[in-house]
Amino acid sequence: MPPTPAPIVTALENRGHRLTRPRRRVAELLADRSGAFSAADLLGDADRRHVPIGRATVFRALELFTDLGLLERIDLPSGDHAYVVCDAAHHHHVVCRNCARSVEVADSGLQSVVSEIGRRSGFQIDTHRLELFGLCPDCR
Amino acid sequence: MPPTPAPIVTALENRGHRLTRPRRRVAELLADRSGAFSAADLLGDADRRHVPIGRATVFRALELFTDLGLLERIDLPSGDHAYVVCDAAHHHHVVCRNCARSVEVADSGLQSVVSEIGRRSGFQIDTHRLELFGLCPDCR
DNA sequence: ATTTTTGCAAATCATTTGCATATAT
DNA sequence: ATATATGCAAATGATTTGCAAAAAT
Repeated sequence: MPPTPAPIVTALENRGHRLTRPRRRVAELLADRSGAFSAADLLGDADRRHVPIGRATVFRALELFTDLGLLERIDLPSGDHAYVVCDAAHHHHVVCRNCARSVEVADSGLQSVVSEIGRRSGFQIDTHRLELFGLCPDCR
Repeated sequence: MPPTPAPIVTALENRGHRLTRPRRRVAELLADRSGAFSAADLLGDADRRHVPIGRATVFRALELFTDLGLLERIDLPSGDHAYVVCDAAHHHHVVCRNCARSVEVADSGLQSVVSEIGRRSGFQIDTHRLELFGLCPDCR
Protein backbone atom coordinates (compact mmCIF):
# COMPACT_ATOMS: atom_id res chain seq x y z
CA MET A 1 0.00 0.00 0.00
CA PRO A 2 1.61 3.29 -1.10
CA PRO A 3 2.19 5.95 1.51
CA THR A 4 -0.42 8.55 2.27
CA PRO A 5 0.86 12.07 1.51
CA ALA A 6 1.80 13.75 4.77
CA PRO A 7 0.04 17.10 4.29
CA ILE A 8 -3.23 15.30 3.88
CA VAL A 9 -2.72 13.31 7.04
CA THR A 10 -1.99 16.40 9.06
CA ALA A 11 -4.78 18.41 7.51
CA LEU A 12 -7.29 15.74 8.45
CA GLU A 13 -5.97 15.35 11.96
CA ASN A 14 -5.90 19.07 12.59
CA ARG A 15 -9.55 19.36 11.99
CA GLY A 16 -10.59 16.14 13.65
CA HIS A 17 -11.45 14.14 10.58
CA ARG A 18 -10.78 10.43 10.48
CA LEU A 19 -7.99 9.02 8.45
CA THR A 20 -9.88 6.28 6.69
CA ARG A 21 -8.78 3.80 4.11
CA PRO A 22 -10.93 5.30 1.33
CA ARG A 23 -9.64 8.78 2.06
CA ARG A 24 -6.10 7.50 1.89
CA ARG A 25 -6.86 5.95 -1.44
CA VAL A 26 -8.21 9.18 -2.78
CA ALA A 27 -5.12 10.95 -1.46
CA GLU A 28 -2.90 8.51 -3.32
CA LEU A 29 -4.79 9.00 -6.53
CA LEU A 30 -4.38 12.73 -6.10
CA ALA A 31 -0.67 12.38 -5.51
CA ASP A 32 -0.27 10.70 -8.87
CA ARG A 33 -2.19 13.36 -10.68
CA SER A 34 -0.68 16.48 -12.09
CA GLY A 35 -2.71 19.34 -13.34
CA ALA A 36 -6.41 19.82 -13.44
CA PHE A 37 -8.75 16.86 -13.28
CA SER A 38 -12.44 16.22 -12.88
CA ALA A 39 -14.22 13.99 -10.41
CA ALA A 40 -14.82 11.65 -13.33
CA ASP A 41 -11.09 11.51 -14.05
CA LEU A 42 -10.45 10.38 -10.53
CA LEU A 43 -13.21 7.81 -10.65
CA GLY A 44 -11.59 6.57 -13.82
CA ASP A 45 -8.19 6.29 -12.14
CA ALA A 46 -9.71 4.26 -9.35
CA ASP A 47 -11.41 1.98 -11.81
CA ARG A 48 -8.39 1.49 -14.01
CA ARG A 49 -6.17 0.73 -11.07
CA HIS A 50 -8.74 -1.50 -9.44
CA VAL A 51 -8.76 0.62 -6.34
CA PRO A 52 -12.15 0.03 -4.78
CA ILE A 53 -13.84 3.24 -3.65
CA GLY A 54 -17.50 4.15 -3.86
CA ARG A 55 -18.47 6.94 -6.17
CA ALA A 56 -20.12 8.89 -3.38
CA THR A 57 -17.02 8.55 -1.26
CA VAL A 58 -14.86 10.10 -3.93
CA PHE A 59 -17.19 13.07 -4.20
CA ARG A 60 -17.26 13.40 -0.45
CA ALA A 61 -13.49 13.28 -0.22
CA LEU A 62 -13.08 15.89 -2.94
CA GLU A 63 -15.42 18.16 -1.08
CA LEU A 64 -13.66 17.60 2.21
CA PHE A 65 -10.20 18.13 0.77
CA THR A 66 -11.41 21.30 -0.88
CA ASP A 67 -12.72 22.56 2.46
CA LEU A 68 -9.37 21.78 3.99
CA GLY A 69 -7.64 23.85 1.34
CA LEU A 70 -5.82 20.89 -0.16
CA LEU A 71 -7.68 21.23 -3.41
CA GLU A 72 -9.27 24.05 -5.25
CA ARG A 73 -12.29 23.69 -7.38
CA ILE A 74 -11.97 25.60 -10.60
CA ASP A 75 -14.11 25.95 -13.66
CA LEU A 76 -12.74 25.36 -17.09
CA PRO A 77 -13.65 27.68 -19.94
CA SER A 78 -15.99 24.93 -21.12
CA GLY A 79 -17.93 25.31 -17.91
CA ASP A 80 -16.87 21.93 -16.59
CA HIS A 81 -15.78 21.61 -13.01
CA ALA A 82 -12.25 20.56 -12.27
CA TYR A 83 -9.94 20.37 -9.30
CA VAL A 84 -6.31 21.25 -8.81
CA VAL A 85 -4.04 20.33 -5.94
CA CYS A 86 -2.93 23.32 -3.87
CA ASP A 87 0.29 23.91 -2.04
CA ALA A 88 0.22 27.49 -0.96
CA ALA A 89 -2.44 29.40 0.87
CA HIS A 90 -3.66 32.02 -1.50
CA HIS A 91 -2.88 31.83 -5.14
CA HIS A 92 -4.34 31.18 -8.51
CA HIS A 93 -3.86 28.57 -11.14
CA VAL A 94 -2.78 28.58 -14.72
CA VAL A 95 -4.10 25.58 -16.57
CA CYS A 96 -2.86 24.27 -19.90
CA ARG A 97 -5.75 23.93 -22.27
CA ASN A 98 -3.97 21.11 -24.03
CA CYS A 99 -2.54 18.82 -21.35
CA ALA A 100 -4.32 20.22 -18.28
CA ARG A 101 -1.03 20.73 -16.50
CA SER A 102 -1.39 23.44 -13.94
CA VAL A 103 0.86 25.57 -11.85
CA GLU A 104 0.16 27.86 -8.98
CA VAL A 105 1.00 31.46 -9.40
CA ALA A 106 1.52 34.13 -6.84
CA ASP A 107 -0.78 37.02 -6.46
CA SER A 108 1.51 39.31 -8.47
CA GLY A 109 -0.13 42.67 -8.07
CA LEU A 110 -3.62 41.32 -8.25
CA GLN A 111 -4.39 42.49 -4.77
CA SER A 112 -4.19 46.11 -5.79
CA VAL A 113 -6.32 45.46 -8.85
CA VAL A 114 -8.93 43.93 -6.59
CA SER A 115 -8.97 46.85 -4.19
CA GLU A 116 -9.13 49.26 -7.08
CA ILE A 117 -12.20 47.45 -8.35
CA GLY A 118 -13.71 47.51 -4.88
CA ARG A 119 -13.23 51.23 -4.65
CA ARG A 120 -14.65 51.96 -8.05
CA SER A 121 -17.65 49.70 -7.77
CA GLY A 122 -18.50 50.46 -4.17
CA PHE A 123 -18.65 46.75 -3.44
CA GLN A 124 -17.03 45.27 -0.40
CA ILE A 125 -15.12 42.49 -2.05
CA ASP A 126 -14.78 39.27 -0.09
CA THR A 127 -13.57 36.74 -2.59
CA HIS A 128 -12.17 36.66 -6.03
CA ARG A 129 -11.17 33.97 -8.42
CA LEU A 130 -8.69 34.43 -11.16
CA GLU A 131 -8.35 31.52 -13.50
CA LEU A 132 -5.91 31.53 -16.36
CA PHE A 133 -5.81 29.25 -19.35
CA GLY A 134 -3.36 28.82 -22.15
CA LEU A 135 -0.53 26.61 -23.27
CA CYS A 136 2.19 25.38 -20.99
CA PRO A 137 5.83 25.61 -22.07
CA ASP A 138 5.80 22.02 -23.32
CA CYS A 139 2.62 22.33 -25.33
CA ARG A 140 3.47 25.60 -26.99
CA MET B 1 -46.03 42.49 -26.28
CA PRO B 2 -43.09 44.36 -24.72
CA PRO B 3 -40.33 45.63 -26.99
CA THR B 4 -37.33 43.48 -27.77
CA PRO B 5 -34.11 45.12 -26.56
CA ALA B 6 -32.32 46.64 -29.54
CA PRO B 7 -28.80 45.29 -28.94
CA ILE B 8 -30.15 41.78 -29.06
CA VAL B 9 -31.95 42.39 -32.29
CA THR B 10 -28.84 43.77 -33.95
CA ALA B 11 -26.57 41.09 -32.55
CA LEU B 12 -28.80 38.39 -33.98
CA GLU B 13 -29.09 40.05 -37.34
CA ASN B 14 -25.39 40.69 -37.64
CA ARG B 15 -24.64 37.05 -37.42
CA GLY B 16 -27.54 35.81 -39.45
CA HIS B 17 -29.62 34.37 -36.65
CA ARG B 18 -33.37 34.54 -36.84
CA LEU B 19 -35.33 36.85 -34.66
CA THR B 20 -37.89 34.41 -33.38
CA ARG B 21 -40.69 34.84 -30.93
CA PRO B 22 -39.13 32.59 -28.28
CA ARG B 23 -35.81 34.42 -28.55
CA ARG B 24 -37.61 37.70 -28.12
CA ARG B 25 -39.27 36.35 -25.05
CA VAL B 26 -35.99 35.29 -23.56
CA ALA B 27 -34.58 38.71 -24.39
CA GLU B 28 -37.45 40.35 -22.55
CA LEU B 29 -36.94 38.18 -19.52
CA LEU B 30 -33.27 39.12 -19.54
CA ALA B 31 -34.09 42.78 -19.77
CA ASP B 32 -36.07 42.56 -16.56
CA ARG B 33 -33.31 40.81 -14.71
CA SER B 34 -30.57 42.55 -12.90
CA GLY B 35 -27.54 40.80 -11.65
CA ALA B 36 -26.55 37.20 -11.86
CA PHE B 37 -29.14 34.54 -12.53
CA SER B 38 -29.23 30.88 -13.39
CA ALA B 39 -31.00 29.11 -16.22
CA ALA B 40 -33.45 27.88 -13.62
CA ASP B 41 -34.16 31.44 -12.52
CA LEU B 42 -35.10 32.34 -16.04
CA LEU B 43 -37.24 29.27 -16.45
CA GLY B 44 -38.93 30.31 -13.23
CA ASP B 45 -39.57 33.81 -14.56
CA ALA B 46 -41.16 32.38 -17.67
CA ASP B 47 -43.35 30.12 -15.63
CA ARG B 48 -44.42 32.76 -13.17
CA ARG B 49 -45.26 35.21 -15.92
CA HIS B 50 -46.97 32.57 -18.00
CA VAL B 51 -44.64 33.21 -20.88
CA PRO B 52 -44.64 29.98 -22.84
CA ILE B 53 -41.13 28.88 -23.84
CA GLY B 54 -39.74 25.38 -23.95
CA ARG B 55 -37.01 24.51 -21.51
CA ALA B 56 -34.64 23.48 -24.30
CA THR B 57 -35.27 26.73 -26.09
CA VAL B 58 -34.25 28.73 -23.06
CA PHE B 59 -31.01 26.80 -22.78
CA ARG B 60 -30.38 27.21 -26.48
CA ALA B 61 -31.01 30.94 -26.29
CA LEU B 62 -28.70 31.35 -23.33
CA GLU B 63 -25.98 29.56 -25.22
CA LEU B 64 -26.52 31.62 -28.33
CA PHE B 65 -26.59 34.91 -26.48
CA THR B 66 -23.42 33.93 -24.69
CA ASP B 67 -21.74 33.20 -28.01
CA LEU B 68 -22.85 36.58 -29.24
CA GLY B 69 -21.25 38.22 -26.23
CA LEU B 70 -24.53 39.46 -24.84
CA LEU B 71 -24.22 37.29 -21.79
CA GLU B 72 -21.34 35.89 -19.87
CA ARG B 73 -21.44 32.62 -18.09
CA ILE B 74 -19.85 32.83 -14.69
CA ASP B 75 -19.43 30.44 -11.82
CA LEU B 76 -20.50 31.35 -8.36
CA PRO B 77 -18.31 30.47 -5.39
CA SER B 78 -20.76 27.66 -4.72
CA GLY B 79 -19.84 26.16 -8.05
CA ASP B 80 -23.22 26.88 -9.57
CA HIS B 81 -23.41 28.28 -13.05
CA ALA B 82 -24.91 31.69 -13.55
CA TYR B 83 -25.19 34.29 -16.26
CA VAL B 84 -24.78 38.03 -16.30
CA VAL B 85 -25.79 40.48 -18.98
CA CYS B 86 -22.82 42.19 -20.64
CA ASP B 87 -22.55 45.64 -22.08
CA ALA B 88 -18.92 46.14 -22.85
CA ALA B 89 -16.53 43.92 -24.73
CA HIS B 90 -13.94 42.81 -22.26
CA HIS B 91 -14.52 43.17 -18.61
CA HIS B 92 -15.23 41.28 -15.46
CA HIS B 93 -18.09 41.13 -13.06
CA VAL B 94 -18.52 41.81 -9.40
CA VAL B 95 -21.45 39.89 -7.99
CA CYS B 96 -23.19 40.61 -4.71
CA ARG B 97 -23.33 37.46 -2.66
CA ASN B 98 -26.51 38.66 -1.02
CA CYS B 99 -28.74 40.04 -3.77
CA ALA B 100 -26.84 38.80 -6.83
CA ARG B 101 -26.68 42.28 -8.25
CA SER B 102 -23.73 42.58 -10.54
CA VAL B 103 -21.77 45.29 -12.20
CA GLU B 104 -19.17 45.22 -14.89
CA VAL B 105 -15.79 46.48 -14.05
CA ALA B 106 -12.99 47.61 -16.29
CA ASP B 107 -9.81 45.74 -16.58
CA SER B 108 -8.02 48.11 -14.20
CA GLY B 109 -4.44 46.98 -14.42
CA LEU B 110 -5.30 43.33 -14.68
CA GLN B 111 -3.73 43.07 -18.07
CA SER B 112 -0.30 43.65 -16.67
CA VAL B 113 -0.88 41.16 -13.89
CA VAL B 114 -1.80 38.60 -16.50
CA SER B 115 1.29 39.18 -18.58
CA GLU B 116 3.43 39.09 -15.49
CA ILE B 117 1.98 35.69 -14.68
CA GLY B 118 2.56 34.54 -18.24
CA ARG B 119 6.18 35.57 -18.04
CA ARG B 120 6.80 33.92 -14.71
CA SER B 121 5.04 30.69 -15.47
CA GLY B 122 6.22 30.30 -19.02
CA PHE B 123 2.64 29.72 -20.16
CA GLN B 124 1.24 31.41 -23.18
CA ILE B 125 -1.93 32.75 -21.66
CA ASP B 126 -4.97 32.85 -23.92
CA THR B 127 -7.87 33.47 -21.61
CA HIS B 128 -8.46 34.51 -18.08
CA ARG B 129 -11.46 34.89 -15.90
CA LEU B 130 -11.61 37.13 -12.93
CA GLU B 131 -14.74 36.84 -10.87
CA LEU B 132 -15.31 38.95 -7.81
CA PHE B 133 -17.82 38.42 -5.05
CA GLY B 134 -18.83 40.50 -2.10
CA LEU B 135 -21.51 42.87 -0.92
CA CYS B 136 -22.94 45.61 -3.06
CA PRO B 137 -23.32 49.11 -1.64
CA ASP B 138 -26.97 48.47 -0.73
CA CYS B 139 -26.39 45.16 1.00
CA ARG B 140 -23.42 46.28 3.05
C1' DA C 1 -18.68 2.23 23.12
C1' DT C 2 -19.57 5.86 20.27
C1' DT C 3 -19.37 8.64 16.43
C1' DT C 4 -18.01 9.09 11.91
C1' DT C 5 -17.66 7.26 7.44
C1' DT C 6 -18.66 4.05 3.88
C1' DG C 7 -20.97 1.87 -0.11
C1' DC C 8 -24.75 0.99 -2.54
C1' DA C 9 -28.60 2.02 -5.23
C1' DA C 10 -32.03 5.22 -5.92
C1' DA C 11 -33.08 10.08 -6.31
C1' DT C 12 -32.25 14.56 -7.96
C1' DC C 13 -30.77 18.26 -10.83
C1' DA C 14 -29.12 20.54 -14.73
C1' DT C 15 -28.49 20.24 -19.34
C1' DT C 16 -28.80 18.01 -23.94
C1' DT C 17 -30.78 15.36 -27.71
C1' DG C 18 -33.78 13.37 -31.48
C1' DC C 19 -37.22 14.34 -34.24
C1' DA C 20 -41.54 15.89 -36.26
C1' DT C 21 -43.68 20.33 -36.64
C1' DA C 22 -43.76 25.32 -37.03
C1' DT C 23 -41.68 29.70 -38.38
C1' DA C 24 -38.61 33.32 -40.17
C1' DT C 25 -36.40 34.59 -43.96
C1' DA D 1 -39.57 27.54 -50.77
C1' DT D 2 -36.12 26.47 -47.68
C1' DA D 3 -33.28 26.55 -43.96
C1' DT D 4 -33.51 27.36 -39.23
C1' DA D 5 -35.56 27.05 -34.85
C1' DT D 6 -39.10 25.14 -31.67
C1' DG D 7 -41.23 22.05 -28.29
C1' DC D 8 -41.78 17.96 -26.39
C1' DA D 9 -40.44 14.08 -23.90
C1' DA D 10 -36.87 11.03 -23.28
C1' DA D 11 -31.82 10.55 -22.54
C1' DT D 12 -27.73 11.82 -20.36
C1' DG D 13 -24.41 13.02 -16.97
C1' DA D 14 -22.96 14.78 -12.81
C1' DT D 15 -23.65 15.00 -8.14
C1' DT D 16 -26.32 13.97 -3.88
C1' DT D 17 -29.04 11.34 -0.59
C1' DG D 18 -30.93 7.76 2.67
C1' DC D 19 -29.69 4.23 5.27
C1' DA D 20 -27.86 0.02 7.21
C1' DA D 21 -23.34 -1.91 7.79
C1' DA D 22 -18.32 -1.11 8.69
C1' DA D 23 -14.42 1.22 10.54
C1' DA D 24 -11.99 4.70 13.24
C1' DT D 25 -11.38 6.93 17.43
